[in-house]
Amino acid sequence: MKSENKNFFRKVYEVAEQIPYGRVTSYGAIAKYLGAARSARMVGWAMNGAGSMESVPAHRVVNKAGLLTGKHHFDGTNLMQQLLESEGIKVVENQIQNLEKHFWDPFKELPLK
DNA sequence: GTGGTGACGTACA
DNA sequence: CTGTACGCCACCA
Repeated sequence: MKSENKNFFRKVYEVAEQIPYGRVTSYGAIAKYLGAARSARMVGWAMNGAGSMESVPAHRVVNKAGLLTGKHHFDGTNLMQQLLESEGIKVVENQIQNLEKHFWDPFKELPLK
């Protein structure tokens, strides 16, 4: 089987893995970095598989509004929020506070291709 | 092969 | 600000 088959997912995982501690990013940002700016949904799907990958902190990936849209997919109900708060990120009503301060832009932190 | 759905984003009324 | 609509493309039935 060819791993390249999951090239898209692989890339998403790679970026997600590189998210520093205490930082978060958005699906759109990753999607754009991968060249699929209009396919942010696919990033979310990729994260779906990431749920089984410890190396992929899906809880650090939120939507552009800083909303924990994916918390529904996590184990518990507030697991995602707890993980973020555990990293020093304030989360209220499933929304990240000071998002700009915690936002991690792959374009800025990762080498462009 | 077709259709419905989705952890999104943007646009428009 | 809220609600509605569309696009985008991979996955599933």
